[in-house]
Amino acid sequence: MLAGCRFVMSRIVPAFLWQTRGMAAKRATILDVAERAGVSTTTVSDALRGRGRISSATKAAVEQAAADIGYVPNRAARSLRIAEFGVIGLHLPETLSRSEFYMSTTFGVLEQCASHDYDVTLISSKRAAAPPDVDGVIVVDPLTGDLGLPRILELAVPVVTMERILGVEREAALVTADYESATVQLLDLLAEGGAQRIGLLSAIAETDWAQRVRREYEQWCAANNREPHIALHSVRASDDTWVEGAEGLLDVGCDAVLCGPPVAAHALLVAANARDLPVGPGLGMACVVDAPSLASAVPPVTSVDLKPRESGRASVDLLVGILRGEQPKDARVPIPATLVERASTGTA
Amino acid sequence: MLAGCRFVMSRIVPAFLWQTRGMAAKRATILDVAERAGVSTTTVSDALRGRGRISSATKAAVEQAAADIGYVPNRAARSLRIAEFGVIGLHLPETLSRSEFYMSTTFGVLEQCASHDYDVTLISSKRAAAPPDVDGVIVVDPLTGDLGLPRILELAVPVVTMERILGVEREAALVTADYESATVQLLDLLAEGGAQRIGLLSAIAETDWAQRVRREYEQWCAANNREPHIALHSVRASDDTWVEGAEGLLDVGCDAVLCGPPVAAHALLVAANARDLPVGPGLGMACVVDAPSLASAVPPVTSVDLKPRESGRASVDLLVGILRGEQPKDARVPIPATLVERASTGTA
DNA sequence: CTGAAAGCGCTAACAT
DNA sequence: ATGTTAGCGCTTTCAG
Repeated sequence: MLAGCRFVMSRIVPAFLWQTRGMAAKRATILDVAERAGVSTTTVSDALRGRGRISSATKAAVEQAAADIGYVPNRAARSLRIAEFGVIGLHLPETLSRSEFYMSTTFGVLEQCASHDYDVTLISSKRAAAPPDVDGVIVVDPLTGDLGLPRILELAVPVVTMERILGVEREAALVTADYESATVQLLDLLAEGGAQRIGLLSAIAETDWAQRVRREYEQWCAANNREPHIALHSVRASDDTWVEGAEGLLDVGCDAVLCGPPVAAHALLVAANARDLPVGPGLGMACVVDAPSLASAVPPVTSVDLKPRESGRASVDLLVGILRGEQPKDARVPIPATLVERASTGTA
Repeated sequence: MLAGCRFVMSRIVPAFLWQTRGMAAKRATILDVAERAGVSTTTVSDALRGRGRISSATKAAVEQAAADIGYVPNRAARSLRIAEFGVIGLHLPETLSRSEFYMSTTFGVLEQCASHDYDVTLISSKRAAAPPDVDGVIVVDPLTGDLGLPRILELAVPVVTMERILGVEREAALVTADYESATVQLLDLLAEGGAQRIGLLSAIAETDWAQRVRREYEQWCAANNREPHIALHSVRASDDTWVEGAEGLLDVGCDAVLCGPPVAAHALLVAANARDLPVGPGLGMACVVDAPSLASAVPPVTSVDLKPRESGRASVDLLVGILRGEQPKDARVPIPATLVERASTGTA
């Protein structure tokens, strides 16, 4: 019998999916459950959260009652009471140049947050008013000049970043892919393939990873007695700009090019094609950041899998640990990278 | 003088960004502001939200006091009180095959939510426990078989989708790109370029857009007395599978192929290249969904800009309107598409 | 093993 | 134009 209970929400589907309003239009509360189960609200709360002072009989009764009336806990009330939000903020860089990477990261974050029972709220750089209420923040790829970042760091909650934030002295906990080893592996591979003059087509120093790739490239050149040839552009620059950069490297006689972001690799393919340079045999190339479009390019481009999804998951684990009060023994979690050898290096 | 006020949070940066806990570790409350400004809490609330019953003098004083102690409203308390969350849920499909598209959509949603002062929470399909508390939901691209979708539709909040949800009789409000016109425009263009036998390489009927593209293709073939040649794969299928599909179409003598998702276009490029078929002159091709990698492919692939970012913004506007109680006069908002002609159709 | 009561921070109704 | 009061739904002492 359902008569006598105030709410039977779960079975009621609105006539149109858009015809409901307000906070779930008067949902069942813990009091409704308590009345239906004939116990107190405290008991309901304890039973539902499994705080073991409840007999299994009442626990079952409460759970039944809750299910009957489709009770869903009001998280706002819970948050207010326990002074935690159950929400992790995620800041994504607003550039499409590595979007598969960021998508993968996002799904990694989402997956792991779900398993820790956290929600994920996106943090916009251009939020005029108040920032969202979050227990902690994950910053995926802090672009220098992103005016939203300082505000995030002032949120006074723990922050985990996946790239060091440039121009900020205080460090956040860090989960970071191994760009250094990726760079060296690719350069070695290009050299193995017989390349004499290897150029670098990558992003300007607007992110930490770009700086690290460049530094590693220069060190490798020095260690191997090669002359460095570098063309850098913003990840926000146009395709044409990148193609020009690629042409510049070909002009100075590079017989191989290491690309940073995928956009650089595609630009190099365009430039090479325009000159009828056969990529692979005639022109070696590789790209630090892998992307699906590189796998299906012609020819497929050798790159490195930086494990974005795994990085996302690891960031959440690190952050959740911090939120639980565990002082991380190491606030830097490295994510190993895996070489993905394809035809463009002429060695596969 | 700051002495005498309980909180000066905004100036305090933790020694390490990860050394704070709990709900912003005792933030300033509305009461703190009230005491500092020498007014009541109601006055503070009204002043800060601009509910015009406050003299400009007190308003200024309150704002000053709030700024002094770094007051940030507690949204959980506010939500609890006003029975609204100020949060819109966003459901993204878990496939990388159109990730630029989804990224753009996401940023569109985020931008417009920010301007309406809503937060955006990602809704995971695999959330074990309770779904997040949201005022409304935007579903970007409902893949059939996504087990999270039914639960979302049961949330009893307004839903806006960007694709019709297959297998659900009740309709959500809908913002949708014009795939029909996109399909026809591209087919006409390929025919203009001299193509006689135009194949379709697209996604199986796991989304509404794929169905619509296919239907439109078949109608076009019928209207133009062409024999249809169709190869369909899941967007979750491997690159190799897609390449095989492309090869099949070439095997039956297609001299042009209309591709659905970008992954199909890349597969066709691979297949064409393996046979030394010059795309553009020898083999016409176009892709319904644009992506950066198509613009920088060799040759660049003609496609249609479906305005994902604009769609994202429009979804938010529609949803926010519904949340405000405005019954939408039309629950279907079409987003016009724009042809982007490139070399692959041999007509540019 | 369970209940009663207080209160998290905020806003809406009702005073003044 | 401003203050007082009650209470949103939940968890947490503290009492049984």
